[in-house]
Amino acid sequence: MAETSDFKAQPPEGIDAIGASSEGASIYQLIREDIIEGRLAANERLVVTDLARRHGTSTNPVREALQLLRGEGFVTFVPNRGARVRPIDQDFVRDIYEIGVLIEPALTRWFVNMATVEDIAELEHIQGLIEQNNFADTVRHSELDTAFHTVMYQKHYNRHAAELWWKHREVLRAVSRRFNFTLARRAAILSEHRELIAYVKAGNANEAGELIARHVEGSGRHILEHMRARNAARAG
Amino acid sequence: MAETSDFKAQPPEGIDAIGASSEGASIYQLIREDIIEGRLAANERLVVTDLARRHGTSTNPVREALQLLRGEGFVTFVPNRGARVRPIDQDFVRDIYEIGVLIEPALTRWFVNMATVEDIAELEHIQGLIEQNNFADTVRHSELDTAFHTVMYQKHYNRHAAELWWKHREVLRAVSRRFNFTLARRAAILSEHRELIAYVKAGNANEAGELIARHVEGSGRHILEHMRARNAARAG
DNA sequence: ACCAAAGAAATCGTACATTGTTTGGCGACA
DNA sequence: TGTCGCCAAACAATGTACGATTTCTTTGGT
Repeated sequence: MAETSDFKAQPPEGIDAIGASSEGASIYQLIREDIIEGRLAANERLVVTDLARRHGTSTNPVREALQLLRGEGFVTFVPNRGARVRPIDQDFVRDIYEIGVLIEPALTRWFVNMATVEDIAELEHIQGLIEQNNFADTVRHSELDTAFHTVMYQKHYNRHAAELWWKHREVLRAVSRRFNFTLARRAAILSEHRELIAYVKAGNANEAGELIARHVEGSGRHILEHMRARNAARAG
Repeated sequence: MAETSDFKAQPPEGIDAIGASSEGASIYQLIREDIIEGRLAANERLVVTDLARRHGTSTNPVREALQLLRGEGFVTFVPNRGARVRPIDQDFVRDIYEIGVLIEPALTRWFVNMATVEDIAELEHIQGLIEQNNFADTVRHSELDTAFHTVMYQKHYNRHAAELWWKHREVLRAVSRRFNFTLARRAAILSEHRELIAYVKAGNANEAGELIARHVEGSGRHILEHMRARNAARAG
């Protein structure tokens, strides 16, 4: 149904990615990006008046955006002392990919049992684009990879789990954007995707689930290793 | 360390249950309670000026509280049309207990491997209070049961998972407050807790994990059945 | 009975007041 | 002279009030 070319990563349906205000690019999204992308340092103070000035608006939209971010866990508050950036550090990344290791296999098993021929065709199509791109454009790879998994999860009945996965995915995607894939990781991703498609075709839900667990685990470890390496480089 | 008597359910450390404002009982908490406890109907409009008047404050604190609740998933927003109560229906409950079934076993396995004699003593102590209470005071049972599981999860290194569990727990606790435990469920809870303690003592992490999966599953199904029964009674 | 336009109502952004926190300087004392 | 403590001024968070814009309702006309 979707055009073959545009695989802009999109959240599973029913999840509002809309910001608080009616503006095109809401303050919420801007601040959120700044946090996830690392442009705002860990534990940095988020002064309302500053942010308002910087984004050319008044304080109220900023205040509401910060509360929204707080609810999502990206910002911490201390009464009468304002907001700070919750650090997206190794612990943070480890926490969320470990949750992914627990949740994604369940989503995958359900998908395998419910997959239609169209679903499988779409998986193979995306996988074709991934292999065609072959990590030349890393951003594009990231989009395609996200789309691949979205196909599997977007129709799941547990909207909460799907939403959770998506939010975590967004963070991991932003963090890993700063790194390159190692050759080993590239090979693993491609082979695991192919293997997964085979399991889906065979209707082998359990094997697919276990494979996804390894897949997510490997992805998480890969990101963590990059973070460690960069931190070591910074310290040394 | 804690007094033996007061087992007010408290969140695992590091989780801020504080509202937006400095007030004792913040608007945030009040609205949140109203939603979880069912005093605000599903999909009901949340008009800012009304809420402000009702709680004797101005609109800004309410607006921020609503954004916070939105971030936590209790409220939905449509631009220029304001907020609505996200329905805490059967789907909602099923979604979050299913996530619990996936996450809690992992937390439990870790606990079993890390438990100290003090931890076990505390578990047994709480279990003693639970059996002593024997569901006479259902609210007290709920508090104790939550405390029981909090002992296991509060020290886990994955703060995200612990926080997620706590948030889900709060919702389930509020929902189940409206129902009574069936006799079958009471027996299951007591025996499963005892069995769990035995596994912890034996250091049998895998068995403990599988048991917790069944425990959470049973608890979720129990709540769902009550909800179905009540809805049927309403409809009929 | 349907449509349009006026009116009401609510959201969203702006400006301001109040209250609490932080900071820098000044003086007392060792 | 250096250090500690206090006080005041700057600063920022929180609460209040209001105007602008959008959406919903209702009424009047065809």
